[in-house]
Amino acid sequence: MIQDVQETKKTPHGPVSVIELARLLGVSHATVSFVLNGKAKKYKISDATAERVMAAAKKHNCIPNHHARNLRSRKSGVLGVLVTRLTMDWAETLMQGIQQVIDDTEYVPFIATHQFDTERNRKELRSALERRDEGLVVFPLPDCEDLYHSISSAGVPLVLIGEELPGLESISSVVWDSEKAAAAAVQHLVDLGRKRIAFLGIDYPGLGTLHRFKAYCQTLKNNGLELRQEWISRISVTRRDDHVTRVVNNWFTGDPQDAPDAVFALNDVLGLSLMTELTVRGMSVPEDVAVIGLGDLPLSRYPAIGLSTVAEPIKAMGVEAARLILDLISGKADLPQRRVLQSAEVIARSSTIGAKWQIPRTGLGVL
Amino acid sequence: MIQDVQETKKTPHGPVSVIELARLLGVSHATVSFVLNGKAKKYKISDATAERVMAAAKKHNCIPNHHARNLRSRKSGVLGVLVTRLTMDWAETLMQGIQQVIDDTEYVPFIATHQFDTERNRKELRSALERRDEGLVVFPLPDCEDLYHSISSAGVPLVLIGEELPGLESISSVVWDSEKAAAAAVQHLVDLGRKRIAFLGIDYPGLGTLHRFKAYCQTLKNNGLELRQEWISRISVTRRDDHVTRVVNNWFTGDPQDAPDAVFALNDVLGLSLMTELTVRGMSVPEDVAVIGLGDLPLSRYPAIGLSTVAEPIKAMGVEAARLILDLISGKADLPQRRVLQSAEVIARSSTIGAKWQIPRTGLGVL
DNA sequence: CTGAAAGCGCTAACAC
DNA sequence: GTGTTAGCGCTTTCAG
Repeated sequence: MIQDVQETKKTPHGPVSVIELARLLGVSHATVSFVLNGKAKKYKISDATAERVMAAAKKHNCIPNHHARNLRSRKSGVLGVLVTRLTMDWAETLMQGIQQVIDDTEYVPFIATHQFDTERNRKELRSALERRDEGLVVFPLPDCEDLYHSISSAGVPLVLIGEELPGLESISSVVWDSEKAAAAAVQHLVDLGRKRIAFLGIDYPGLGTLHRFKAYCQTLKNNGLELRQEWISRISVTRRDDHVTRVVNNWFTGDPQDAPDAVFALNDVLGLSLMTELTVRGMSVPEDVAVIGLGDLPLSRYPAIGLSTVAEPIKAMGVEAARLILDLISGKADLPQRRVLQSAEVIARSSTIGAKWQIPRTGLGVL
Repeated sequence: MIQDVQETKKTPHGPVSVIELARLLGVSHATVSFVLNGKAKKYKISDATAERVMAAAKKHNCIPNHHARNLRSRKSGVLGVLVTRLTMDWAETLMQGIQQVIDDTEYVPFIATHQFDTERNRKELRSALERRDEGLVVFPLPDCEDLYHSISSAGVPLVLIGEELPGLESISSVVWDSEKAAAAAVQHLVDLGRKRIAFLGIDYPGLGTLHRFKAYCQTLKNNGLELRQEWISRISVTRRDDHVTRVVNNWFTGDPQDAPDAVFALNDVLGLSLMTELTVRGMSVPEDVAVIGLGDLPLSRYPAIGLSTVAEPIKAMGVEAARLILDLISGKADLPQRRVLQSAEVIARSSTIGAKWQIPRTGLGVL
């Protein structure tokens, strides 16, 4: 008797399969499958049976095996999202956009990071292929072009996000037109009267990266300003020992008249690092050096930081990428598509205009 | 002729299955399977054949179907990681720890977020169950206790990370002993001569949260300080419209002699928000109000911010959680296990000691 | 050393 | 309306 009770209590023991549930109910497992997949109507299952199945599924904690389902139906229902890192809230913002779109669907995102590491990238992409992800949203890495092409030509919808790489023009992408943003940012420094404007970048060969640099050169030229090679510096994204410290030492050791009075940073991460380094050296921003970045990370908005920048429409990029992937999967779109988002308004904060910055009254919204 | 060439170029077209590869090579698909799974030796496959298979697999881009493999072998090779959000680098740091451990294994992490939303949490947990994740590392949410129990009793290794919930004592967990940290943090404020110390928390019913509050009360008591109800405030984690602004208005509107001269924030996120709000109100930290948090987020280290805090060993927690999950899966450990990490040293920064803070010379290390 | 064959749990035609 | 059945692509046992 006591044992019986224990048996009963142990009911939720290991996910019950569709087959077991069918046996429990005395119906065919096809019937259960139909009901569970919302195809009761289609296969003319009686309402009574359908409800009985649903109730039993809940009661016995029936959880269909995703792999079996996928194997048979040839749909995994997963969208791979492969980004660089989960830092600085970039991925979170992107995912908000992606989630917003796929919440109405059956798709689930699989988030992974490559950390700017080619090997990791290849490994993660391979995993995605093994999983038969139905679509991939990736921040592209050099030296993996072959893989992207083979994925794409294998018929797996692929969308490059955040950056583009030369040679991948035949692959869909969702990017921010950061060239205009870069031009606006540099012009902002010029308008502030800065004459010795330096460039802080990375050694990543992306098109966006290139365009931002081009806009920097062009804007200096348009304003008749000097373009000095020693004021153009790039940090390695792969070498873990390369830091902004090195660049700052180069720029600001020696004659102050030869040092930059403003820096255009390729992105906010670099801008933030730079501001930190300058602070550590006892220099004042923007008095000694004005700094502007690109991206408008949540961090940049902090009253204590106030990094001037241009907002990257990250969430909108997520939305676009998700929509594009969904269209690509459903066949509503045919590749390649290139969706370019605009945003070039300078957000002037204390790193360029100093105390004139009006700290917004609205909180950070985090928590 | 021309068509032939095109056919040849199209070779990488859709992942080649094990069966196709076997046909291409004129061997049995079992042989291919053995070689691909590194069991060539075990089944005495000739080296020549093994190499032939490996070469062909690479050449024809053979990618075994993960779902078929899982269905048959009953192992998914995925570890679910379900955290609140990807913000503030918490998840990234945790993942670094987890990756460090599982990089040597065949396991892959599946990262998902619940955003403090019960429904989302249930949905993500269900997905994990459908996927037959071999282990789950989750930041627990209230109102889902039933689910955690059923997962655990279904035999799926489950590890709670970051927090614990009453009623889940029978489930393994990896946590930081934040009670000691909280006591040290509050004592730091007391040692600085602060007398009117407020508490800023959240309405989450976690054990860690509770213990931090208890430590706050106890430390005030030990030092003979007043514990005022109106200086104890909690923000809702679920209501999106509740902000630190509300709390700050309550505390600092009215007689300054009745306002706190220091705040112990339950975590750095709250501490950071608080500092922002105070800055916006034109108040000085630490002159008017000293602030200390808990966690030591990367942000807190910023020279421009300098939030005093105690470091949460996030990466170590990831390492422990991953090890525990692996042990649980392999049967090397039997549940429940509770691993508690210690870290209670106060990191005094400008938010409590002001200009006396020595900004560390080492950079932020991000990029 | 290699091939044949039996499933893993599910979906979706097709019978009844 | 419901049950039967044939795979999805792989692993693994068992004969050869």
